[in-house]
Amino acid sequence: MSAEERRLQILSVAVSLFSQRGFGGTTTKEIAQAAGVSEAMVFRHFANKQELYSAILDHKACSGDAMDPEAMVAEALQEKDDRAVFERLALGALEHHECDPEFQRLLLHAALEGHELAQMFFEKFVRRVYELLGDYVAERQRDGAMVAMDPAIVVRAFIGMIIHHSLNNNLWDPSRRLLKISNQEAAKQFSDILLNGISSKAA
Amino acid sequence: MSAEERRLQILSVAVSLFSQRGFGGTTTKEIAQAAGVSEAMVFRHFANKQELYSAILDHKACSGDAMDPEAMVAEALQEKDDRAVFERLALGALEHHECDPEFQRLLLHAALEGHELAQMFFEKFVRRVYELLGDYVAERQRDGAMVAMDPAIVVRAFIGMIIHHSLNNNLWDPSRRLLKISNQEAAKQFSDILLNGISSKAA
DNA sequence: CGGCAAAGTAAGTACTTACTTACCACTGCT
DNA sequence: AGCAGTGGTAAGTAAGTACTTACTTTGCCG
Repeated sequence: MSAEERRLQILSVAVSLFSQRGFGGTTTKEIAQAAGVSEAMVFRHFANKQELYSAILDHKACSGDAMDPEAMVAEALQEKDDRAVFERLALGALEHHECDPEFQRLLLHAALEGHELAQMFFEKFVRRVYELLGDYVAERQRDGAMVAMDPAIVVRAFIGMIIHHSLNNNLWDPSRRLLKISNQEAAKQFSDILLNGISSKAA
Repeated sequence: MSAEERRLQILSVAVSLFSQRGFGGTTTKEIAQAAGVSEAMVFRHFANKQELYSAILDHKACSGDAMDPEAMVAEALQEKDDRAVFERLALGALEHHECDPEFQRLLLHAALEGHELAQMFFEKFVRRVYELLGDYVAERQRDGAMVAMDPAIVVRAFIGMIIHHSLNNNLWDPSRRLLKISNQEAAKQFSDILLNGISSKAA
């Protein structure tokens, strides 16, 4: 096995272990065993445990499989198709979290442990979504299509519904006992509630 | 210092440490030092680290300072005052999380680590809120005051806004750079969005 | 083939961890 | 005074922990 292959393999089993048990709860020995190599190999490829952890968060947050909200809704934004903007964003996030539940766990662990990369992710990704959506909402308010209120509140309410739903699905209630619903349906319903909630027609 | 006092003191410093660093990230030595006693004292009062952790979750989840959503909105439920029901619930939760941010962190750590008490809390507390609010929403739908849709979705959307807002305030964005807003204001705005969003007048 | 770098390991090291043991010091009671 | 019980500790122990070193295997190329 080539060095690069092994590096990626170790990274991938470490992702799974760290996401399950967190940084402090995972030992380098376990990682090595899960990868089927000796512990020394882990340290040949990563200077220390911290670096392995950082490499993971880095890989997860910056690699190609990260979602790009701007591209996802660019068209809908231009056409001012409110329903499409919110529904696509919601569906994109829900699908992403469903395909890669480890990411959410990893990010939560990192945030709780105060890892700088969690803050960085928030800064770079979440902030961008707030700006993107917030600007759009502000624009639609000026158009008279949405009632006047701090756009950040609207964004928080919407993101809240989605993130919390994902968190329920893959942390609190994975067996979906409280609410069993497809991502499509969820995206539609959440968007419905929000859009009705802030539509100027309702006021 | 009496045994009971010491026990509670150790418990209280352990709460703070566990909520900051999680179970695996906190050592019994640190706990002892923070409490100003020798490590042996920790083990005189708690059989082992696990038991200390469980005692904390137990204490937090079951002690008097836990919020009682039923009592909080009983009056509003009877009067079918939708705004009061949602706003009081929201404000109650937001205030509770603000006064005791350790609890949310502790609970998240527990959930991520798969501790049974996290599941128990979810089962006993969250489920009750879903039933309480869900039943109310169903009733108001039958009254024709709210549009027909799965009440669980409405509840999830609402809880999502609130929990996610709390999570932002005391985990992701404690300096409130994305959104700075009082709990009263937040409770009001979130309730506004939701109630407008599901009101039959808007449909 | 032979040589040799890269991939891999066994067996450490120094330190930390959860948890224990054996022993003190104070208090109140008779 | 003497004694018992309670709150407390210093100094362990055995099993991890992250990380290293010194060594062996493997595949590849002239």
